Amino acid sequence: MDANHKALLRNAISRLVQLTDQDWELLVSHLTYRQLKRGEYWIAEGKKEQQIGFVINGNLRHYYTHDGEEKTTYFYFENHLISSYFSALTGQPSKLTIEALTDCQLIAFPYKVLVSLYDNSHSWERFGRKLAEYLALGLEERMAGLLILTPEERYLHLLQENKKKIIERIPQHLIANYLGITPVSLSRIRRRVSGKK
Amino acid sequence: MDANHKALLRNAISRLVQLTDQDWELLVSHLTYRQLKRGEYWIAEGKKEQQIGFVINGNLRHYYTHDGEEKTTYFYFENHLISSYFSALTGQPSKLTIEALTDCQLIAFPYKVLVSLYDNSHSWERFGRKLAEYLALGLEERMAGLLILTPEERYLHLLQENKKKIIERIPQHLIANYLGITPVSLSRIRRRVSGKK
DNA sequence: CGTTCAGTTGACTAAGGTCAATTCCCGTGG
DNA sequence: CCACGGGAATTGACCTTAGTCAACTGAACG
Repeated sequence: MDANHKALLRNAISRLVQLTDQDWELLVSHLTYRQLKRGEYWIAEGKKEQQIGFVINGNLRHYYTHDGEEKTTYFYFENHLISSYFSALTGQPSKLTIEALTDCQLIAFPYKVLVSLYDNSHSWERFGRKLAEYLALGLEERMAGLLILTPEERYLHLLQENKKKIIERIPQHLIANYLGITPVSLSRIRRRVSGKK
Repeated sequence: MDANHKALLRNAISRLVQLTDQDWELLVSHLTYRQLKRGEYWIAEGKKEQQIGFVINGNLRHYYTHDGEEKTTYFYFENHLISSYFSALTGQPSKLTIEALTDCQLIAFPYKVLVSLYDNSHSWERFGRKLAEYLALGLEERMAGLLILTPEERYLHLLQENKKKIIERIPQHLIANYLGITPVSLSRIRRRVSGKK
């Protein structure tokens, strides 16, 4: 395990909670280095493997499959944690798939290690709370966007400064999927908002 | 404060975490009894009042206002906690309104009391984690439903056993709003699925 | 150069939105 | 007991926007 990679993870965690060196040591021996080739899965639908991943670089998408159609709910970039959170929390098989869109480097650790950290340390328990709160805020925003905004408005939101990463780094047909529309419709929306005849 | 009401709250909390009597006492002195008349707000858009409520009886809706249109994201019934969670976590003014659909009885306590409990007790910190995890699971499900399912499929989901409460206790035009469609469209969907000409 | 795949465009369909009229339900007051 | 009023739900006519299917374009890569 590259020390720089570990430092990236520790730094990301410290944005949520201050860990003592002692707290950090509880986790560090369980970390493993992983690589995914483009197109490989971090977790596939129906599986129960409950590893948490931390993205060092690369990007991934998180999607559900329904009636043979894939519906993308999230994209992940470097410095983010990934997991089938629903599956880890409930112990049920994953209903979603996390797929590498590019080659990825990750750090992994088992969800059950995180649970044991919750038991052993108030600081880690706090990390768990902050992580779940962070997720809930993100989900609330995504949910409200789907309910309140039209597909066109959702597309315009992606153009705003803080969201540019998706527009810049994700192919358009996957952006359409994320917006809940077909690539054909996104193409028309783009023409509409560009003002061109 | 009615002892039965307090027992309801303690029981609801104990579904997430086991509290000692000592932990419970940290909260109990901060509890206040509240009533809302039908149509009154627990929290209104733009406000920052950060009280957590626990519904003893009655029901409420949780909605955003966008371009003068109200969009309902949730309904709450007895034995649930209500708050503008986003506002409490971020300290920003609430973007949503929680309105009593019927007369309601509630128990209230300030969000900042909960934060102090997090600091003082690992058990309360765990409660905070479990609460956020519970919320995240609910939000994930609602978000995925909006992305994956058609309005008609979403309506059919509400007819399933565990969701019946909404169909039985909420007027149809608000159900339509919750589904993201107009009352007119819901009426047509109902006719379609009933098979009647 | 072909092959391939993403993106665009056109023609047509399907489903929800809008507006307006009508019916249904229910409570209240004569 | 009945008539009336008001809000909820339904229905009809028409509009708007996304979906579908298919053809075409363009850039990337061998």
